[in-house]
Amino acid sequence: MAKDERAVIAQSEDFSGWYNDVVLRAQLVDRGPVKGTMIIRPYGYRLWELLVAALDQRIKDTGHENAYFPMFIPESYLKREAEHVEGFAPELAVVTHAGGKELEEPLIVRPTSETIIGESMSKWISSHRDLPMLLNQWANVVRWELRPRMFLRTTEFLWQEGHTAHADEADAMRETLQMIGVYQEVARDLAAIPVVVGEKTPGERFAGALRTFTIEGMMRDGKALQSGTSHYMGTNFAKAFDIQYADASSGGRQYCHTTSWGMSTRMLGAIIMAHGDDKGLVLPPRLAPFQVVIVPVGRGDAMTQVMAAVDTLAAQCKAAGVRVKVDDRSQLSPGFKFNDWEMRGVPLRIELGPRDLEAGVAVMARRVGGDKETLPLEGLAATLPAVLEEIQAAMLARATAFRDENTSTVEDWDAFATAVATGWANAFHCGEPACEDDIKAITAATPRCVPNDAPAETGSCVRCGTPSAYGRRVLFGRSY
RNA sequence: CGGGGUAUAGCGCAGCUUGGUAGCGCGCUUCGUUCGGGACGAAGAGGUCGUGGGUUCAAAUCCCGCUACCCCGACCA
Repeated sequence: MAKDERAVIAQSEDFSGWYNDVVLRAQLVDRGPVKGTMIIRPYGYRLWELLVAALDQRIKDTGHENAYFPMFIPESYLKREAEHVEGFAPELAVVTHAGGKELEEPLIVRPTSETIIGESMSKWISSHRDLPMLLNQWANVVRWELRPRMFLRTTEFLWQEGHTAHADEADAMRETLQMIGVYQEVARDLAAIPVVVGEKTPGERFAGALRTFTIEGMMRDGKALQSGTSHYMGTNFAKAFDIQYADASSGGRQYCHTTSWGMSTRMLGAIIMAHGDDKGLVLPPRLAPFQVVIVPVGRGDAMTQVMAAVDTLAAQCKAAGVRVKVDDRSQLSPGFKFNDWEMRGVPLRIELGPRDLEAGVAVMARRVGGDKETLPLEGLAATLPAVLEEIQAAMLARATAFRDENTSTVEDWDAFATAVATGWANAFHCGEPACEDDIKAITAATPRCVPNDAPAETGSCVRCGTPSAYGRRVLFGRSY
């Protein structure tokens, strides 16, 4: 990398510029051939796989089963739920020709799968004994957004989408809240992002949902990123797709209450932007493709012994359950490798050279915080899991402190405007869409959610002064 | 769709004002010296200057059209 290019990262005041530079140069992705698409490189995909493995396990632990539904959805399916099609129509990719001729009915490349899964559910559900039906699918979806952004809003993205059907509202709402809770835990425990859980205001709801819950993470520039959502659909989709069951007591046919919930590759964008610094990525150890990188140092005859020691150490790391990478690229200098792995966010680096070997030590450097430490080589590998866990905890603590420092509870408009210029504000709001638009036009801030854990309070709207609509404060912030 | 940019080697750019047949850095190849914070020297390879037309003896450069991409909005996981 050219020195002048390095300066771009180091001196970048514009977070957007930093983000794209780092995401591309850290070998996570390349740009795809179609605008807004991305090619995920092996290093980036390892990160995704670790997130997938953990999330998939939690989805299974909560009683869901994986299934797979078609990518192509008949246009007529989407049209059955009025709000749903209205919400998605502008961003649909439509297949009109196939097999060398024009299709009788256009096919939609799925933007989400409520409709095609609803169609199956209507066939699979007939009795209360079939409920709840708890499905999940890992898939790619396509939304032709106007302004794509690497990881955050790509034209095509990977996600899991859960779709469930329940006998009544209470059970469906329990499910909706349970799954947003799972997302909160994944964000907190794996990604080290202390997200705020809450309900979207009507204007920000999913198309076709009665209630939408979200997790909102704060990025390093103070903006919010919606990182997962869970929706309660009521009987909207059940009515559109005739998902009914025979009631236990009366035997009469009742409409199911359905939910859907999803977390996507956007979560990787959240990790990058919530923890990154001017040197590049900072990855939480639990999700880092490589938790430890070992850089051999030195040259000549001494390298035979150094490499032998490095291989031994690497084997010990693996035995200790640590994901380790030996950087044995011969044509690169140690200094280059140090910077390279720092840009890629590896939590721990171990340097090992002839000097160390003679003294029976190794040099360990943390990606964030602390100077280099010289530690005894003997037994070093066994101590690493604890160090990595310590780093994981420190990252969550740092992100939590950052979020709290940049979140204010405000009573008046001036304080509100000041707060959302750099972070978040908890404020009363009237709930009127026109007032939301007004606030957005002036400050660029939007209601992120009504936090679930906000205490019950009433007051007057921070903008227009009319009584608050939600019985508690609303979280506002600028967002991606 | 509105506002602002850009298009020249794999990547990042200069050259254009004032036309003369293309250059720099990184990367790549070879050799040698290096290697504990982004190594150095020497020698190489690599470009129909986004595209279509026009002016001219001559166009990367001047004129007209087109296209693509990037950034800021609107849309959005």
